[in-house]
Amino acid sequence: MINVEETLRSLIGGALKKAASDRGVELVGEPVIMLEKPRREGQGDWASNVAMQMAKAFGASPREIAQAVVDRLDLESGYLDRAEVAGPGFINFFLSPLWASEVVAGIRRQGEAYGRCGIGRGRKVQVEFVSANPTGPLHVGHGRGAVVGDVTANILAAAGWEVEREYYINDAGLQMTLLGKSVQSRYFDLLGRSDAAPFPEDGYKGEYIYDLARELVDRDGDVHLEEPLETSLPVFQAHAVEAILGMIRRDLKDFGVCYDVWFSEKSLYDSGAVREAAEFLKKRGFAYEKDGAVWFKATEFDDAKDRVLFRSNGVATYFMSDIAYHKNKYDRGFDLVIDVWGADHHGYVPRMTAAVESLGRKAEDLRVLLIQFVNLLRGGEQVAMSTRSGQFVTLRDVIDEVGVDASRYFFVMRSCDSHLDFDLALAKEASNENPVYYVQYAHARIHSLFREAAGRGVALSGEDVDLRLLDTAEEQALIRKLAAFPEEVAKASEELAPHRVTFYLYDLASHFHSFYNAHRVLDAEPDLRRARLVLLDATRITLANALGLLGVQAPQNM
RNA sequence: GCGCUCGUAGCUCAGUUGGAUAGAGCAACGGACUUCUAAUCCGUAGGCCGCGGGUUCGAAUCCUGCCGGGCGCGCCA
Repeated sequence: MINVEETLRSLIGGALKKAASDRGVELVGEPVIMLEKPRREGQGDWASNVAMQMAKAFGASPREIAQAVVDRLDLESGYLDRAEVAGPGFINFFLSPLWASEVVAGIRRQGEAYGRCGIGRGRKVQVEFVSANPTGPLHVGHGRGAVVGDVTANILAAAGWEVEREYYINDAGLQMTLLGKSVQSRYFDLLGRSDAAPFPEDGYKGEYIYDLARELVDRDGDVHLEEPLETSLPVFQAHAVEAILGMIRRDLKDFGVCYDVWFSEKSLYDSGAVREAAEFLKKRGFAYEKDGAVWFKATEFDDAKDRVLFRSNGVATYFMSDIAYHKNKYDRGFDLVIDVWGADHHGYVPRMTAAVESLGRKAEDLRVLLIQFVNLLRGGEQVAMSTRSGQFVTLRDVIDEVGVDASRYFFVMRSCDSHLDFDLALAKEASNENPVYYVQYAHARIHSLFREAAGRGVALSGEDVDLRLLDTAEEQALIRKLAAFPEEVAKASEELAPHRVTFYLYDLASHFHSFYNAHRVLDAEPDLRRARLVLLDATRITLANALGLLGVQAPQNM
């Protein structure tokens, strides 16, 4: 399919140079030609402000230069209908019906591949997301991170990156001990010996801890009652981590999220990677000892203060293992590493970036997506959540109540750095306030129409169809929206902005519904009918591909 | 106190390398099915883009000072 932007750029560049030489103006270097999509109707399909930027070099008014460029445009290709000067000196370009028919035909040729592009150039990117401690079930906030990470990965893959998804398991450190002790205490409690193993301060109080203890009672009976607490602790801890991790995997899988790698923090210690990373930093002069602790020279980079790597008691900090982890990531050959974190960790970004630079990578080789909190509502009322008491709405609850499609859509609907109001009642209602159904309905409607067409013996064919018959305002607007999909994917991948896809989808569905209400398809004249069926097929493909990026079903009927 | 972040229509939000008259959805109001799915469409109304300065041909966008919300600031994770 033709690349409109490239074609336009070279057309404009040629005309601009001609205009310059005609006026005896010397251009310094290649002019950078900016193209954008005008927002308003009547301002063409593309616009360029090149005349305004050239005002100084030409010593002429922007409008004058714009006109000179327009007069020298080569319209031979046939894709460009006309160009006109507008406003303070914009040049508006109007694409031709020939271009529009090429778009539609191209989409059907590409099918599932439509929307993909090559800007990733096969580079390797890792997206690490969720990575919740295996100390309890995933809650709503994790759900948002899960979908944002998963959809971002989908988008990057569509943009030509080689993508790996990874879950980092924090299975080392104090929290694990605390988890084990919590289960241990509940175990003793269940067997009527709560006095022997008091519940730890700041222990995990959720009901699921009792469930885990009960499983051990069923499995091992009361044998652990007689053992010293230190002896049985690893048993409780191992069972808890294994069981909880299993639950997390199931929840994510049922949510449509699949990982390539589950990476254990503990393995970094076992393999000596933590020690090696520390040595690496010392050798490069980024680590030093003070007050009995080992410090990282974060201030060498762009962080406010130096950070502790090893406490004076010799124990590594979480930050230290994180450095080892990121070193491991880059050693695995990733060109770009993306971390998806909760927004409450934003203070951690400068030091992690500093660490990445100390490893010899550029700051841009790490991108952190900070996910703001989810405000859970039900029918406009805030749902009370308290981590302390162990009472919170789990991701599983949300999936069970709302369903996967609506949940996923709602979780990526907003930009990451915006708080998200998630109304459970709204998300599961087939309400007109619910954008998921609006978009899915568009897809189902097209399939319904195809079924009706088949029933009437009308075949969908790409042969001998004159797509230039699609000349109504609604058809042209729909085609332009279809044509924008690949660049939308490209932008979403560059900005790491998965929410863009939901906005695009809604817009596309809206253009389809408008067309559908304004025009008849099956009752049209045979030539027009064939053209419209082809247009709807292209729409169906684009809707399905975009929904696919979100991991949301594209139903054939509703 | 320092730092990050957000502040756009009544509500929820788009608007990212500075561009033309700031856009959607919902809510409100008024219309459209004997028809391929009305889970739809069409129209009306709704705005000191938090406030004040600055940068320039041009600012919701960049800089700066305030105001307000959220979050962070440990040899915790």
